[in-house]
Amino acid sequence: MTREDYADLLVPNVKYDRAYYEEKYPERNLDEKAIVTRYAPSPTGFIHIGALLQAFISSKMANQSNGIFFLRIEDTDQKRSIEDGVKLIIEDLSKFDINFDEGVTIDGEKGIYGPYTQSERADIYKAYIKDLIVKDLAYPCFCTEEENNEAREMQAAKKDRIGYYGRYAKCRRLHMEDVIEKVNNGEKFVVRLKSPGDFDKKYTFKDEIKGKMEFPENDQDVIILKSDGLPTYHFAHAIDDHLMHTTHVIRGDEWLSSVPIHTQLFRVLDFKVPKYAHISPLMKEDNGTRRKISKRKDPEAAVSYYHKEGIPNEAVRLYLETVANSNFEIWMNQNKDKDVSEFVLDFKKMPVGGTMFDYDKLINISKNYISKLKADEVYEFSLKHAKEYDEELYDLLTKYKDYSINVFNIEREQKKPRKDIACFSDVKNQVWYMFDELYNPENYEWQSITDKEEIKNVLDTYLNEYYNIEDDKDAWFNHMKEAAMKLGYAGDMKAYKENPEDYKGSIADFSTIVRVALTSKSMTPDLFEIMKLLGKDRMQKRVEMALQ
RNA sequence: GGCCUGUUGGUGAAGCGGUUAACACACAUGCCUUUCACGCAUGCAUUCACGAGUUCAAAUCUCGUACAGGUCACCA
Repeated sequence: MTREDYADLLVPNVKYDRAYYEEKYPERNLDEKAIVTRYAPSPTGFIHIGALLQAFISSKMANQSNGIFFLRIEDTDQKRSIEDGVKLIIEDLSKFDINFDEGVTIDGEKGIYGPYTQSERADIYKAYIKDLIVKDLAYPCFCTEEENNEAREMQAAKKDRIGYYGRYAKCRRLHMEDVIEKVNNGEKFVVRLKSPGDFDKKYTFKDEIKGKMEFPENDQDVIILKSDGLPTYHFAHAIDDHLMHTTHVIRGDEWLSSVPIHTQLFRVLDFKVPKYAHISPLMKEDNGTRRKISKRKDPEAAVSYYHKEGIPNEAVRLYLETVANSNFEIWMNQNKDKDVSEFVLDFKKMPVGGTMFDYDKLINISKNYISKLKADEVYEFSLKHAKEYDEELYDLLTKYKDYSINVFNIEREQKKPRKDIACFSDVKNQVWYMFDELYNPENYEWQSITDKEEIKNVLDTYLNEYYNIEDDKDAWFNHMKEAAMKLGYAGDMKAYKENPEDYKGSIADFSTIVRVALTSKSMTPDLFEIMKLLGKDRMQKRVEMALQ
């Protein structure tokens, strides 16, 4: 039996040989500096903040170099794949403005390097597996899972290196006749790489992010084709990224230690080795130690968490950008007039160790972002958030649309806007007292003022004698002062500070009484604007409530 | 356990042989101000995990120790 026939027996029904595919997927005609990269998730569920970071970095690196960013679905583990997984990924990413030039789409795929879903590429992988077998660079292995587990335990007990290599690679030494017999008997097998590596030799390579790395050469005869006929990640990665002409493999740093396997595979297959960029994981502090943020334990790992909190997607994106390149913040401060898309991400400035996930900072970014929005934008965001999470607020915002926008406009469109909305789940807390339906104060923050008579006096005087609906802000404050002085308060802070004993209190105390009577809170945004929105009738009603 | 990587203020993080060790968040104080917030100003690492070495000079280079993370699947 020739090697060709032997390979055919092991990998039957291969339609085309590797030469066919090499020709079918030609080089991309792009600028030398263009980065071709991909986001290659398994459709196993919701998107995770770390995955979002990776997708964001990949997408930006490709875009800023006029390269290609494509989506490939790695569903070779069919047990873990879920229905709609792909749709979920595409939709989640597009909310963060991460879109693909090529690859899998909601209703199919685009691009000439497909199929972009690994389970649909079985024929392609087989062609290359067959080629390796013909060249004696790969071989079938009939070891069962139990046998492998036993071997591992034995190796562990002997404190030997774990794995399928060298003298432990027993199927490597199988004779062709034995293999043929086993196959003819219907025995299941996997295909392993016949690793040419030597563990005692060092292999060095340059990671775009981590710099120069040194590992022992790979000598593991890793599995490249599973018994179900689908390839393992390692093999699929080599074939796909070669055929799709990926220039940069950007992925999580859990892959770093597999690089020797991967580059060996590229060499054995006679492919050009791509560049690698391994992104450090997002960490979280947990009982004094840091660990990789986990989907299981940490609610903030799921991207849906930010949606629920009402942190704008754009803020999350900005935060991820500061994580990706910490000089981004400095750049942004120096280039306030420029669009953030002009910032150029640099692999060399990405963190090498794990990055602590800093929620406070995210909130700060969110707060700043929201403060720069126009009132009607804040309204739209709030409405959208409330629609999903707070029916009561949603109804009010809908019913009083213009009024609500005015409320959001208090101390907004100005040079130094207020920054008190950190996220949209916070909105109700910030504005409840502006809606009569929500206005049901449990306690009035009267501070040191306890005399109800005095409170009544202050409000009657101001509202009846000095309040004027026509007032602009200066006139309004003058009226406040006049009313205050009439009752023996100091209209001027300096005068009060010089001789406090001459007065009942200061204009600040006077304002506080008015403020608390109208809102129940001692801390609010600008009182003048609040009064303007409340109008005289509602003010009168609130004063009555306060005096009860 | 083997192999790899990392360790700079309360937090994130720059710096990569000679700097007053950036910057941001948080915190504190003061100013401004009718409150709060904003803004502004100031303070917050005599020191870069620890120990040794190389050097005129080390956070930066080398080695060791400790701690942390990653990885060792017919999962990606």
